[in-house]
This record gives sequence, C-alpha cells and structure tokens, in this order.
Amino acid sequence: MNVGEVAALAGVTVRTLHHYDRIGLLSPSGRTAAGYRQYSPADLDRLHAVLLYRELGFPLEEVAALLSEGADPAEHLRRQHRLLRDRLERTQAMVAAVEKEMEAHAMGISLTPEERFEVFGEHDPAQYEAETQERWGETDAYAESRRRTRMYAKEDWLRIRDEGAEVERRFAEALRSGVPADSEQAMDVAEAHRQHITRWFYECSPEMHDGLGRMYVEDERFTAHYEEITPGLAQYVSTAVQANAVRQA
Amino acid sequence: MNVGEVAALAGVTVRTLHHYDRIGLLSPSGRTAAGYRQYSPADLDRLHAVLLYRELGFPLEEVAALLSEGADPAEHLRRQHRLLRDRLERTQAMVAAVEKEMEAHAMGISLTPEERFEVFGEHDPAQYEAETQERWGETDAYAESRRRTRMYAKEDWLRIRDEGAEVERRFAEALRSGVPADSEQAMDVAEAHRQHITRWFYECSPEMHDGLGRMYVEDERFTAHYEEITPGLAQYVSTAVQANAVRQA
DNA sequence: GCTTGACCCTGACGCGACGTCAGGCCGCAC
DNA sequence: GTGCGGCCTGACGTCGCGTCAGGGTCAAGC
Repeated sequence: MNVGEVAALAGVTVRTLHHYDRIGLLSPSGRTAAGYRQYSPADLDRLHAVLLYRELGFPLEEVAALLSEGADPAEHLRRQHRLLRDRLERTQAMVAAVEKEMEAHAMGISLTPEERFEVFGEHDPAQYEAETQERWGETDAYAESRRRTRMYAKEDWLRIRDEGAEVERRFAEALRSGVPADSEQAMDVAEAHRQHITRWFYECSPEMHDGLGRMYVEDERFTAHYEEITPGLAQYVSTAVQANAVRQA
Repeated sequence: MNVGEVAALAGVTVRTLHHYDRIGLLSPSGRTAAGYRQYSPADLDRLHAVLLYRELGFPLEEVAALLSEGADPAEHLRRQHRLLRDRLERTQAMVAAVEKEMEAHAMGISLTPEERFEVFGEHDPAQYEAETQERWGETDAYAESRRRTRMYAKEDWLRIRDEGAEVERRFAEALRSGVPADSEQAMDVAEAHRQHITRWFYECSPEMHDGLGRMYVEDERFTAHYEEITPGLAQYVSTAVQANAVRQA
C-alpha cells in the first residue's frame, strides 16, 4: 500500500505519514524504485497503535519509546484498554460535574471555585503513567482504589440528586393533596429542603433560604424547573419555604 | 485573585493565562497599580468554560467565538454536556474496539484493516473494502506477518492459549454430552471463560462478556472459530455466556 | 508514443498553543 | 535594606503537523 491509501484508510493525511517517517516513528518497510513509500501489514499494525496512543494524548516521542520497548502486541492492547477506561472514567466525572453545575444553576446555587475546577486536575496520561508507575508501581491495588474512590464520588452524587428529587416529590404530593403551603406539613418539607442544601452544598441559614424562596418565583429559570414538575409548584414551594423561614427565626 | 492563584486553582500554568490575555481570549477584568493581573469571579467563570471547550478539542479562536456569541451560561452548559456525551460514546466505541481486537488476537483471528481503523474518523468503508479485501484480506503474507509479530512473549502466550483451549474443550464436552447451554454447568464454564479473560487480558464485566457472547454468533469469523471445534458450539457458547451474564447481574 | 491528471517525492516555511529563559519590577518579612 | 518569591514583558524554542513550491511517476485515453 502506498501513502494515499494508508492515509485514507487510517483517517490521517499524507503529510502526517511523511512526518512519522521523518521522525522515525513509522517508516514504511519498503520503497518502490521510484521512491514511493510502501506500507506492509505490519506497518499498519504499528500505525494503529501509534494513532491510539496519540489519541490518548501521548507525545509522539513517547509513543516511539513505548513501541520500541519490545512489548508484545497483547501488552499494548492491555495498556490501551486501561488508558481508555481511565479516560472513560474521567469523561464520566466531567459529565457529572457539568450536570451538577446545571442543577446548581437551576437551583440558583453557586458552587465554590474549587468545586468547579476540580475536574481539571492531573490528566496528562503520559505524566500520570510515569508518575504513578514510579510512585506505586503498576499495582492493581492502586488502580482498584482509584476506581473505587471515583465510584464513591459518583454514588454520592447520585444520592444527592435522589434526595433532592425526593424533596421535590414531597412538595408536589403535598400540593396535589391540597395541603396548604403554610401548614406545618409543608413547612417540614421546606425544612428538609434547607437541610438538604446545607448538608450537600453550603450552610443555608433560614434567611438565606428565605431569599431563595423569593427567587423561586422571581427567577424564571427556577420557576420553569418547578412548573415542569407540577403547575403551581414554584409558588407553592416559595410560600412554604418563606413560611418555614419565619417559623425558624 | 492574581495569576498564580488562578493558575493553581484551575490547574494551568501562569504562562497559559498570559497567553489567553495576549490573544484576548481571557483578559483579567482589572490590574493593580503595579500592573498585576486581577481576576474576578466572572473571569473564573469564563476560564472554566474556556478550559472545558479546550479539553473538548476546540481551537482557542473558536472558543473565543463561542463565548462572545452572547449565549447564556445554561446554553453553554447544555452544549458542553452534549459534547461530553458524544465523547463518552466515542470512547466507549474505542474500548469496545480494543476488546474486540484482544478477543480476536486471543483466538488467532485477524481483523480486516478497515475494521481496525474504523474508530478513527469516518471514512466510507465501501470505497476501500473490496480493494483491501482483495489485497490483504486472506493473503498468506498478512497472516504470516501477524503470526510473527505475535511470537514475542512466547511462553506466557502458550500458557494463556492452553488455558483458553481448556475452556473451549469444556464447552465442547458439555455440548456433546447434551448439557443445556443455559444450565448451571454450562454457565460455570462461561464464568471460567470470563475469569480467563479477566485474568489475562482485561477486566471483563458481565455486561462486556454479554457483548462478546453476542459477537460470537454475529461475526462470522468468531463463529467459524467455534464451529471448527464442534458444529453448534458458537451458538452454544453464546447462549451460555449470555445466560451467565444474567446470572451474575 | 504522447498528453493528461491524479498521485508521489523532498524541502521549506507557517501556525497554534503554549514552554522556557532573560532581564527587571513589586511586596512582604526579617 | 536586603532577601526571596511572585509578577511583568519580550523573545525565542518546540511539537505536530498544514500548506505551498517545484518537480518526478504512473495508468489511461487518444
């Protein structure tokens, strides 16, 4: 196969293949009399590995080092698999973070700067690999512990969302069964709401909660959020929250 | 906040912030008398969005365009969420591709070049399919080259294959002696199969195993591998594996 | 046999997104 | 007042290619 075909197959440009040849990362195993590059199946194998490592963020020099370590193909597949799964987890964490922000935004809550930036931590795969390898070796225990702590974080988040949804459900049910918004029962739900915010997001005093209550009917985004659950719920929640604020004061 | 603090918080270098200032992507809203950059919370918001878009692969110029479009924050969050989910899908596809290749490798099956590269970029398979098939598909050279590159870690490799063959032998025997594919006994062999993969290749969850099971009857090369051992074995293994996946869940 | 157009070659320069000094000013502590 | 860490502005370097420029190659069609 000559460059053009390989390029089309692998979804890269001819220039890229020239570049890889020049820097010695992937030199075709043959040339025609006219000097045309000829790629063998083994070259394609190598290209495949190169592209995967590149996609994972490794600088080409390190890719070359990895591939010349004399590791067998299965070893590379295992490593690529591990790195891809790390990336999957990381992306999931970012999705969760964005969802959290949407939720917070919908609730009118502002996250702390640390919280917002925490997903942008160490993530350079090359650096990560070298560093952890040095520090912990390649122990499964370490990988396992990382996996589990991330799981916990995710589970926590799911619990938070479930709890929030539960409070909203209780509000909606109270509204549906005709319980007055300023009754004891509705105020108890409002208090649960305040506790929920305090426990998971920030110290929410009764006055702050009162402010939130007002915002729930003034801010159209929040109103929309609650109206979507049940018509009239925004006003209902607002009233209950403010009544509860008075009771707590 | 001054540059150093912001840099530490966001996990970028000071130089990066200088760069963003220079190109007008993120200019701090203030300066001290001495010329020190002063970042406001709003600047942090913007930086957060910048870093997310950057992470998603947007060139900085486009990030600037996106952010100056005057879209509200929620719009950006929605877009980022969408892009992240796309990325999640793509990564999952790549994980699946690597798993398929490991499986193929373990069985001594070679995938076609198009198949191996298909996760990279979207090219029209029909265009090159016939051609490459003809050229590489079944040639001895291709098989030979693959066989040779596979020889590296010979001893380990032989052990792994022996173990795999043993599992296949147990499957074949169960089939021959009329043990139902969804019986306890067959499922136990399936579980041994899953453990084998986990031990030697990658952490194979029940769902992943379920996916493999389906592949054994959908992909003719895998089917052929099993049918060569005993007619009906592909379907048998597939059923047992899927039954076991249900049991493990 | 000759032209034509697609494909290939090797420089060589350009670019995006920073890294990395160099040389010098600020600010707070001791 | 003298360190010492942090900040400033150039300015050049690097990585992974993109993009011409100038020229040879190959299969097809006339």
